Amino acid sequence: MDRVNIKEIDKKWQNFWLKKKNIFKNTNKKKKFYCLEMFPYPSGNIHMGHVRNYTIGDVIARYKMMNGFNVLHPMGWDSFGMPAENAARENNLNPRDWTKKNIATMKQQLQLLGLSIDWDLEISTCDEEYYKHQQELFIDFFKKGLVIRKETYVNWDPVDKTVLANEQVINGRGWRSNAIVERKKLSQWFFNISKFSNELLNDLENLTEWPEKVKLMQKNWIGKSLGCEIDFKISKKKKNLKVFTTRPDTIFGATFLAISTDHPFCKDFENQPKFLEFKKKCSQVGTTEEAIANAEKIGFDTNFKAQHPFIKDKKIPIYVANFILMDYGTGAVFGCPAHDQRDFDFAKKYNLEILQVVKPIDGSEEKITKAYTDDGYLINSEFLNKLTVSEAKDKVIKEIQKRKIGKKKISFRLKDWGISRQRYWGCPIPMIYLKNGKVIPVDKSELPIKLPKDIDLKSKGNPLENHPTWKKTKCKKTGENALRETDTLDTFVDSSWYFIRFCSPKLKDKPFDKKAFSYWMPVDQYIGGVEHAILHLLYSRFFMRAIKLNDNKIKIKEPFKGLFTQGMVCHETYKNEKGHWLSPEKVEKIRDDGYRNKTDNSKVIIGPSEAMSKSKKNIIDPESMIKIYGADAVRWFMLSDSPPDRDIQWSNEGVSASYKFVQRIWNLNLKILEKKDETVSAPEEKKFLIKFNKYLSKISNLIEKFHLNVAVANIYEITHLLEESLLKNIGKKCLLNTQSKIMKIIMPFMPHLSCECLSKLEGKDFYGKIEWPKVNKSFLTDEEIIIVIQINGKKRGLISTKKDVSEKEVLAEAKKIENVEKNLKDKKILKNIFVKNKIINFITA
RNA sequence: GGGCAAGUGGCGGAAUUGGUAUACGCGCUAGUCUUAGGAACUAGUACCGAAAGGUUUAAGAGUUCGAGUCUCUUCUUGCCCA
Repeated sequence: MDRVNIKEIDKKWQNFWLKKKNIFKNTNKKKKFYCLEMFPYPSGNIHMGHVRNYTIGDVIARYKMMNGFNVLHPMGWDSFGMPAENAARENNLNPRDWTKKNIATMKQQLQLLGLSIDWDLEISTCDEEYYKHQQELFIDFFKKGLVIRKETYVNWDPVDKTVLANEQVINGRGWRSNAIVERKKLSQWFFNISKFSNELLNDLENLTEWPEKVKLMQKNWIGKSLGCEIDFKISKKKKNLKVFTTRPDTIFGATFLAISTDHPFCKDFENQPKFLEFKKKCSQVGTTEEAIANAEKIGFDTNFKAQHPFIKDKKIPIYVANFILMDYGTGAVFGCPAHDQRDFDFAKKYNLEILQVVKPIDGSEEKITKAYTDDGYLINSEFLNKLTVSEAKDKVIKEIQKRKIGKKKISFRLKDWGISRQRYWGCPIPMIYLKNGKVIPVDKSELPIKLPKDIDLKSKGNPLENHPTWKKTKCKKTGENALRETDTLDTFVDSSWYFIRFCSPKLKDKPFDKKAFSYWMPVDQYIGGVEHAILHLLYSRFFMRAIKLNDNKIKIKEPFKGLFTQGMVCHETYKNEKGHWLSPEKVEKIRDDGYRNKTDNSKVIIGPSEAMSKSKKNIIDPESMIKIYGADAVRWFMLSDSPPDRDIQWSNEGVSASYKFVQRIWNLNLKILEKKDETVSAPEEKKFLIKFNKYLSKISNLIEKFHLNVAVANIYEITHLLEESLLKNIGKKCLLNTQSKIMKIIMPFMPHLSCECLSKLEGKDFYGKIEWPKVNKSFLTDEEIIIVIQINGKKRGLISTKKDVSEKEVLAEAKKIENVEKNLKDKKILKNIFVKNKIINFITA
């Protein structure tokens, strides 16, 4: 058996593609296809997740190129962010140097995969050439009122003197400092994403090429809810208290009011030590909805009473409660303990009245032991009695509006996007603070506002704030002294428009070229992990709308026409007997004897297969796999077995099977070249071509539908077909021709092997564009088909016949089959079901 | 707690519109070749059964000539939200 030198062909074709990139470019101006995979964070090395993501993308990109599309397939680096700053601090480097080094390593690693990426378009978000335009967009958005400054609560780490993201708060403590995190009010910059709440929600239905799952997640995230505001009269107070509720139908069950600690109403208690103590206790709970929901419900009795709007003489107490958020609704709710679990917990604790007003559709008025939140009929509710929940909602809102004590209101869960970060390694926010307190954007001619290079990362707090001179500047217009904003932008901003920059990545004076934009956008196929289903994708959708608002000539609203979310790469987990994680390279499989530790032969405990992660040490390094098996085998394995949208399990057996297949194709190619031309049987050749064309059409279809694992299975079958036909009377010309087509079919999957085999078939190195083979329709119709014979729905035999044979003929033929005859004996045939070219089913008594 | 998705051999998984369930790959078994095999090739491999034959798509029901696929109930797992 001959073997192809994978190292040689990988190198040969990768060099060729880097030099002759024009083979990836198509002059067809009409049929464009923008194929984009989520760009990586340059953390140091590529991991298997990248390999999977970019392999899937490469299959699509190459397939589209071969089908005559003008394909844009770029790559870049999401290169701002915390890890660089942390690594730099630990190793006494500049984040820029650390990032540059990582990019170089990872670029070289990506190139080992033989991707059809146009590296001329490479961008990096930490380059001044990139963030300069981002600053321009920021100023544009500011001028359009899409950037706002407001005070908000944040997770504040009092030791590191920085704001933490929710995921950086672990059990109420800072992930690095371990200090108890405080809720602190800070003035921050926001993108006014909530302006588009309705639009972002409604336009989801136009995204027909997005997974339903992702659309649903976005829908829930935006969280539109219909409710109403109700004014409550307060005893001894002139001003009413406005509450928001999504359950106005339960108004007769209201037994208290609850307000947020930040509600203006609380100003009156700010001088009471008891209240201040209570407020402090509340501030120690995190800012996530989950943290607030799980925290123990606590309250502060204001001793004020509110008048129930529908029940005369009913006065209900007003509490300040820790589970009410100021930025949702009006920061005040009425508590209906019988039908809301939080209210129920609260009422139990403070011994408040629990009054049932909804009864289950089938149930009775049993004593309530937890909140009942399902549908039912209203009771104890005067004019709402006997109505269903939704009927009661409508009626009570109408009544409230009629009595002018409130109004219908739509509320969204989506909040404005806080973009200020007290970090160094991010895009500086191009704003300045004047002496008179005004905050204005810098003049566009001063862009980019560059990050200083001489930075002290060792001291606490924001490095830009601590820098001796950087923040001191002058207003360009007036010349007066001013201070720069020292916060930088959230890195999600960087990735919210990079796909636009790719359309004209070298353009100097503007973020993007409108012509290039309108030609390439939207991205036809976007591919990445489902973990970005909400934030990144929602932010990008916001950016497109903001850009459209800024320039009314732009017509596109949605950045990503097609979205595909691939699954994770998993591997078995290993532990030693002490419970410490072991990496796969330390573990050896022993025949019939389980697994052993290679170094000391100790026992290894096998855990479940989980997503590869550093903490569990179940990581397989792509570069070393490529070294052993070659790029094609690694790519092929990534695409085999599991559907791309599901998790895949990495296994040595799997990748070595792929390697064997690479060699098998290589040998098949040689065998065909060596085959001597013998007698040709025309019918056999025709049969062979019919089968081939069927596979070809099937595989094309499967790639279009992202069923790449099934496409792989069919490629296995198609090579079996060719191997078998070597033994049949099929002409060499036909075999060579078919093999050449098969090599084109595998090109998107295993481009190195494909090109090498094609070069052998052609007798010279293969230069130039390669087209996807066309289905020869004259070979697509089968002459022979198989009809299934059933008796009472059970398979009893098969007939092979010509297409479109009549029922009568099939019937006669079927009865001749021994097994059918035997089973029909002594039985009366009541009727038979006949489906042309498919089935005949005898129904007997 | 709510929403969504999914349950098919020892494993990953196939199955256009309801029409041959278990394609393809792994693993396993036997054999051939070889100094050797973690190479290659050949044959077999859902389950029960010696065979004839029967039974199988989480469990149960329903619709249908016919259900992995459609409907309902239950169970389990995963994801998102709380």
